[in-house]
Amino acid sequence: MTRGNTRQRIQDVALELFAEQGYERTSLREIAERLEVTKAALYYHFRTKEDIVVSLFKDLTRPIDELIEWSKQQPRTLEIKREILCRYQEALSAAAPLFRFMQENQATVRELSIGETFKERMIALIELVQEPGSCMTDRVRCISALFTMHAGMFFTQNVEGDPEEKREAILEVAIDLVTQAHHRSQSQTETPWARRNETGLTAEP
Amino acid sequence: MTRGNTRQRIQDVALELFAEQGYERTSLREIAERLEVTKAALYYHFRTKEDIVVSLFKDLTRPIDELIEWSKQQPRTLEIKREILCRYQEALSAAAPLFRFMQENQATVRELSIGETFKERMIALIELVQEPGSCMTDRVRCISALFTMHAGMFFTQNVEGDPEEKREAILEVAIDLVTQAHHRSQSQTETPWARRNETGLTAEP
Amino acid sequence: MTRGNTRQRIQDVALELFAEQGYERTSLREIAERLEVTKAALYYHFRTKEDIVVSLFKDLTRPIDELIEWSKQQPRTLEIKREILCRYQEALSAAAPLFRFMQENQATVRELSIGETFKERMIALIELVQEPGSCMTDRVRCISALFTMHAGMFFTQNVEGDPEEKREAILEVAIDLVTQAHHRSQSQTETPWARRNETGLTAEP
Amino acid sequence: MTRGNTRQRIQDVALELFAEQGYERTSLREIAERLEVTKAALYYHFRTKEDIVVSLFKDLTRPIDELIEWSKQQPRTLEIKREILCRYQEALSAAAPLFRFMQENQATVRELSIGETFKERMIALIELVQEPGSCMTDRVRCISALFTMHAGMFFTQNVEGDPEEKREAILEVAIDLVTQAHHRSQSQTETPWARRNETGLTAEP
DNA sequence: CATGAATGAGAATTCATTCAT
DNA sequence: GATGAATGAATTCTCATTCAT
Repeated sequence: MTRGNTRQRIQDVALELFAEQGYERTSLREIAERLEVTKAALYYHFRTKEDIVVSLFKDLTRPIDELIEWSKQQPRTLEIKREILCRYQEALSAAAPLFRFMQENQATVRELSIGETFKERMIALIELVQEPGSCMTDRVRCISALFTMHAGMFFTQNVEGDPEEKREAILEVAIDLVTQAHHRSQSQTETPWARRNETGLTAEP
Repeated sequence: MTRGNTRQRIQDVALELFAEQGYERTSLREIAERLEVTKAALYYHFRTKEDIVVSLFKDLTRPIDELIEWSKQQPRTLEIKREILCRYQEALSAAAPLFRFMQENQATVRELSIGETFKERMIALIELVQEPGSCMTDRVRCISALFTMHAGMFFTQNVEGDPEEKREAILEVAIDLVTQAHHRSQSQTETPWARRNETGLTAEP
Repeated sequence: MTRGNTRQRIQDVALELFAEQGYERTSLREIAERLEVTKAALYYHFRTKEDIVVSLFKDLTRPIDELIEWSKQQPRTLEIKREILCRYQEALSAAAPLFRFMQENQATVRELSIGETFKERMIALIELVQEPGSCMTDRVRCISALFTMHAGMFFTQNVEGDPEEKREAILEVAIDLVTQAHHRSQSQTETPWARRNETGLTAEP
Repeated sequence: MTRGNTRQRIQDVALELFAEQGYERTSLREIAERLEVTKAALYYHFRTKEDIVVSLFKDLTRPIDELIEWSKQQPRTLEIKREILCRYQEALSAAAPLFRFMQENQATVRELSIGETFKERMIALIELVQEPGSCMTDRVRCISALFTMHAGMFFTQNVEGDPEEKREAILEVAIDLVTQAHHRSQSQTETPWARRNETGLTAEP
């Protein structure tokens, strides 16, 4: 009758509700009702409630894993870093509801056998846009760049303006941050005496 | 024995558990057990579970409200913006567990009659460090500055290094971001021709 | 591949699991999984879960029915009684898992439309090794003889020693019990004056 | 209102229903309904369904533990063995419904974190009425003696006759069995040549 | 012969909450 | 101030069973 797409439909509705109300506030009854199936049907497709989240996570997280994998293969040039940020943004918006969910249900997700996995990914990415051995400030800059993109989810919903314009602005700021960190570290290594000079942003003429 | 401070103790333990496990995953039974009182005792001090959170929120959020109030009184100079960020960081670390809780339970908090309140505060602060009418990129920079501080909670726990050093680095990066936005807007208004020149980060040799 | 013997395989696996975990604790899903077929396949071969048990019962209980039938044809001599016990033991060990199941799931079996049937069989057998009108003690002896054999199932698994040796010992004790009952009843009938004298076991020097 | 006896009432009703229908076939709803309380009330008094059984078990099993303890202190004379059997019978009938339950739900009980405990107790008792190093047949006799008493539960319900008379008959048979084992072992040790002679039961004039 | 998909009924358990004492 | 006892409503999950294909 409904043909093999039920599993997919469960995932869709579940994600929608999880993102909207949170994981614990969303009951399987609710999901089932919205799908006009019985609770038991959900259990035909997923072993537990947690399993639904895990499946969502796996399905939608793949792009990021691929990005990490790809990045590891690349040289750590500024060009590549830019590309990483750009692709990360794409991955985030492709899976926007999931990431919104992940962000807004961290406490829950942390106990959900995928939490660590997500944090690990973030740390992996941070390290990939960061020069090894760079100073604390630059490490913060890189973290900040990634969080800026996450902030985008919030930003996109709560601040007025053209979405596309916002997207570009977010990317620009993130790239700025990583660029600064990149240059400072480069100069730090190659020409330490130039350091003060490069700090740039705070010391403007 | 424990005399009169029970209300306080409930708040402490509740916050601890809420921050650790999340709001919904923490039951009143758990709180009561850890305090070695009965659930009913909690109801002597708080009308509902939600009430506990609301009370925490009110107690610990005051500094931020005061900060907002104070900021509104001040001229929008760079100096003041710096001060705002600095004070915001202090407020955040003073109430670290609460903010960790707020951040990790957004989905829950959103339905909790205080959620909007929190978002509103964020938006108020963003506007206070932002020049009115500034371009999208600069708005993002300000948002990013605030989120950088939030990222600090994550950062503080998951990245190695001296806490004080981290704190300073975070503040530095946030100030950087706001400073950039500040200068660009100034120049944009006063000397539009200087704009390109000021962009700094994107204009690499 | 497995061709036609599926019904048999279901019975085997079901009995195995029922004996191991009990009837209610064993779900059809479990049986199906162990067989690597679907639950629905079970329903092709058996109308209900209960049906599986009933079929097992019927298949494996026949020897006992035959034994009862045969016994009824025989004269009630001591020789025959010995034979009955011996054959009963054989029947029990041939169907050991079933009887283990019956013994360990009596509460369940009782509601299963076969329970009474089993009890009836026991009573029938007891009567066949017992002299009609014998005294209470001798009736107990006969009951005890049969239960001794049942105890064998327990004994076999929880006490060390050579299985064959155990089997013989069990049979010996059972025969002893029935023999005593047999003789006492004989003498009771024929030479009542000898009774006290025969009590034997309780009369210590 | 109902005063502190609710816990007791739950145990009573639960045992009644467990003994009647079996553990798994008895739902907490049923117990609660019969008591005219809510299911949740049961959970106020017991942490789980299993806990109810465990509590029953503990409350009612104590006499047997005490019997075992006492027996260990005594010399292994025939007198003492008689006493053990006699007391065991008393313990059994005092806790008749529980033992009926244990016997009829062995498969269930086995997974219930008390199963082994029960078996261990049986084995302990068997060893206490048995001469160390006695032959297989005599070991069976002792096992049989204990099982005879268990059979009593069955016997009492399915065979006609005065209960008190039955009780005595059961005890007599059990004592007979242990007595035989006792004597045989004694003579075996002291006067091996007398062995045949002592077997008694099989060698009748 | 067998499966994939689904259901309806019911299970155990948990939770926030109440209230007489 | 606090407790012991209880409730009502919900939740996750499991199970035997069905049926079109």
